[in-house]
Amino acid sequence: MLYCSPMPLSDARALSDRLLAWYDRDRRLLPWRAAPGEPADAYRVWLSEVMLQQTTVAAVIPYFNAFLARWPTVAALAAAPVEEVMQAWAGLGYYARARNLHQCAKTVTEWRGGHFPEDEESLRRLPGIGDYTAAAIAAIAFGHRAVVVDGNVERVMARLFAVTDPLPGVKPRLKALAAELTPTERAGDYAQAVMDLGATLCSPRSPACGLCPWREACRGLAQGIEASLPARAPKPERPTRRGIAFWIVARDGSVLLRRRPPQGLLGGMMEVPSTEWRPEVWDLDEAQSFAPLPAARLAEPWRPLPGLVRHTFTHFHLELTVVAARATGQPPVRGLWCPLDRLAEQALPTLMRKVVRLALSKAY
DNA sequence: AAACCGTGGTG
DNA sequence: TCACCAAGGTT
Repeated sequence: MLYCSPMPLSDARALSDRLLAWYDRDRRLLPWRAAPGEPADAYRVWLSEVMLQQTTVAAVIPYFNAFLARWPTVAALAAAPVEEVMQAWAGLGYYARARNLHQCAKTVTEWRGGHFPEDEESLRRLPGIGDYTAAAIAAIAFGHRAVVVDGNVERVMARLFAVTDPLPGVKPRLKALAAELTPTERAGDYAQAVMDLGATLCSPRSPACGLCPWREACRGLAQGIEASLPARAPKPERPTRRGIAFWIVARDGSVLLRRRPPQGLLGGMMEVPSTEWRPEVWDLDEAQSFAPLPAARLAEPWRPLPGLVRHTFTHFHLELTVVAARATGQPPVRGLWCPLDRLAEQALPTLMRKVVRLALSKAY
């Protein structure tokens, strides 16, 4: 596809220089960021970029520090059991990232002697590394020119060039615009500078245009439409699903957990067993056939706990009620009897920690 | 290619 | 309260 050039090359150079000057002055200190002049560590760049996929800097920082302390090198991460990686990732979300991260670490360690490839095409073939992350690693870790386009860059480009067509259809055009501005020198600094600009000044809600190094060039600002960009296609509304979770306590006080299948929602994470999640409300009689133990193995009838666990996923709301019962001992069952004081060690996603919190406050 | 995949902060 | 949104990738 052809686009008419939005600006002369000399203007592009002036803009990138101005942005880099802003970056040199206002650079944020982040734990994965090398000090000015220091070489970047590809392992840290990769680890941070994967964690930052659809995830805020504030949420990532403690996880990044914990991972780096526990697994200082890609080889160390590759040598860890995947269950430990899932556990360490618990709470960050998008759990396929953790599996892909571990698989990627093993591939880089076994096939490449622990060294990441430097070119986008090779990086792109590794699990969990898509177009954005491949470009980001090539630029930030290795200093290669790459057109790095994330949500920040899309927003900045849409505003700078007053692009009013909606995402996601306009993505290719925004990337072409980003490419026009991307310099060959200081590739990593430039990539981080545009993203920092989007994350700090050119923010989604109320951009701080008065402080922006690109304000004189910004067509969106000139037209007074900057805050409304980028336009997005309307999102489908989220349905609500419902389920009943089974809090089962053994004679010794441990509670029954299960590991979810490796694919799909919360794949590979631990859970408090539950019914299916469906739009219709459950009644207890109907739900019992989903219980991991037959009523005959219980010391008492199911006891509904007061309260409701609400949780919102990307594409639906979930409402879980919790029922509790004591087992008649420690029956053999598919799953894991986990002592209460070891729940914290389990790979429990946030939803399941909400279930645990409700159960611990209302049961026994 | 459209759907799927978490969570927490924000207004 | 609730929709929106993040340094996206996979199928």
